[in-house]
Amino acid sequence: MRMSKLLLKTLREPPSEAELASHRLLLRAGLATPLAAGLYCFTPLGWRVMRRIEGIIRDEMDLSGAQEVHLPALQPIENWEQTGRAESMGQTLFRLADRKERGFVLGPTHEEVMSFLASRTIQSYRDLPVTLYQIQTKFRDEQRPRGGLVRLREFTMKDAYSFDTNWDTLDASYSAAFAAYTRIFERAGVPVIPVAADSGAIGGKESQEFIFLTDDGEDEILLCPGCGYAANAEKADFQRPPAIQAAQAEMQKVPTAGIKTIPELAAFLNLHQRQTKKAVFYRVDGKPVFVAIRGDLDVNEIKLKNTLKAKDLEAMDEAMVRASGLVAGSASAVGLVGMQIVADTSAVEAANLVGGANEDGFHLLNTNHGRDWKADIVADIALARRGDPCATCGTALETRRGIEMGHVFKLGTVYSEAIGVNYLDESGERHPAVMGCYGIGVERMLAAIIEANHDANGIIWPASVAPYDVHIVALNLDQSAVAETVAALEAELTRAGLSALIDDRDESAGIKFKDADLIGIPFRVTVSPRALEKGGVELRNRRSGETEVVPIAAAVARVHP
RNA sequence: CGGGGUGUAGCUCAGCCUGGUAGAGCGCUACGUUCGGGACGUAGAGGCCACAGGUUCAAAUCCUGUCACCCCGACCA
Repeated sequence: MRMSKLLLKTLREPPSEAELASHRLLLRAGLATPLAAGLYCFTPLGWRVMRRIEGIIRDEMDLSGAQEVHLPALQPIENWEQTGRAESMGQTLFRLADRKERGFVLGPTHEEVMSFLASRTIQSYRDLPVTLYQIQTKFRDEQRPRGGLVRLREFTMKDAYSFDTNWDTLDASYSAAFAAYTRIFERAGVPVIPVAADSGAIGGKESQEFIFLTDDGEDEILLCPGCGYAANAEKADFQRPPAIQAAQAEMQKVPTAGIKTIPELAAFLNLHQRQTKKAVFYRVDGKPVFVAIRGDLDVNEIKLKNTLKAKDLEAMDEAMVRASGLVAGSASAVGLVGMQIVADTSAVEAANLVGGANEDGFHLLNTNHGRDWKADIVADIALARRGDPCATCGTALETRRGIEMGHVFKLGTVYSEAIGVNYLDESGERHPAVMGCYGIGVERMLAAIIEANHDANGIIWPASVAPYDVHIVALNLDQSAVAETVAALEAELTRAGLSALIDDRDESAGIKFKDADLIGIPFRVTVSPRALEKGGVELRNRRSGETEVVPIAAAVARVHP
């Protein structure tokens, strides 16, 4: 490809909107340009990288035994009503109607439609197991697109779905997908770690995320340096710091004028925060819910939401607080009626906690679960934080930020039952298939590759995903020796199965070198009178900066892996 | 959706407070000189100052509203 013909405009300065390194370089190197929030146009250069990433994914999925299919992005809403997700996906679903007013959605994911396809093709246990995948555009009306390609409203996902006869064979399908993912990220140059994850809106049981660790990530990850435990904060288990043990004492109301928060309360009464009880209120699917947790802990809203099997959970607004008779800053489960009470195990196991009195300016000493108040549900709803003891080995947990690159789930039979993916077993009995699902965000991978592979001068593409294998910078192309060498080099590279981007523009050497660094093709070959005098062309490794003058054949051999 | 910020040339930004003919650098076009790390000169092209109302003799500038975009939180690949 000749750069003089390539549709490409690099920028000396990135648009001010970009903050992430990957976002800035994406725009500066001219790989893509924004159309609207969460929507990008790819240029030829950016699209080549996308295609190469997809190629690696295809390659590894095929190797793992999965079969590629293609489903419509435009889907009747009925399929979504069948699984209840027309409602549970809420505002995230892009909805539209055809000319006859029939409802459709732009698929945000494809469990429904892949299950439909499976229901039409799977009949017998002999047809199982099978894993199907596609690389397809997804549409999600995100509340906030961000970070360039990190969170988009229209994006490409490789989504795969496995169908098994039972949970044991699902384990094998899941492991195969897990192994394929590990290879995909490794080949593409994205360092990831698998972490335990919540299964979210898709539903299901076990799930793991592949996280690219970066300070700019949107997820918080808890890591145990002792045993290697890793989990998304929304899922993470931990040991609660032990409660201070004591015999149950008599409940007593004390004045606490002006005390609103747990730290204030603990200081005022000269107690440890773990001797207090924190009250948090939520509006859950429109109804008030009271949550009690030990004062030194925080509520994990994801765990809470899952515990309540809720569709929607938000902090209770003031109007509902008043209507419910709660007193913010001094709320109590003691004597509370008219709403569901959920308690973390920490609030139930500890004795003599100090809690609110539901009366402004007063708190209650020595409240005890079972005696003074009773939770409707007791569950693990506490948020793991940095420094909390690891659930398995007790080491203090560390936190890191990260971006989710891929996600694998054991779904079970939720979708196969709703859509009717059934098979007959050896004895002729009908069963729903046991499903797994596995997703990778392609644009997000591109962003993470840049994030993990760049320096002050620009991108440093891993060879596996680079838009071209070699960047040929031709200087003084008007000299016939240079032109001939470029042509010979191009021919040699083509013969070796390598692609080249040739900078034949009428620009200064400085501009060409700066652009080459910015675009980040792994090898740069400078063809110039100066190099020719020294007996060859100049080969430069973008990553190491190593430079040497070598004959054409040697340069080609060096580039070829 | 809550909080914060920004909308002026393709990009980065001045101008706005204090109303009076739209600016700079980079990029782009042409010509010339340069030619190994974002060269230089000359001459150009390019703007509904986000949009809509209002105030005023006069609005990029003041007022009101709307929209868009970015960043921080609740959702996800």
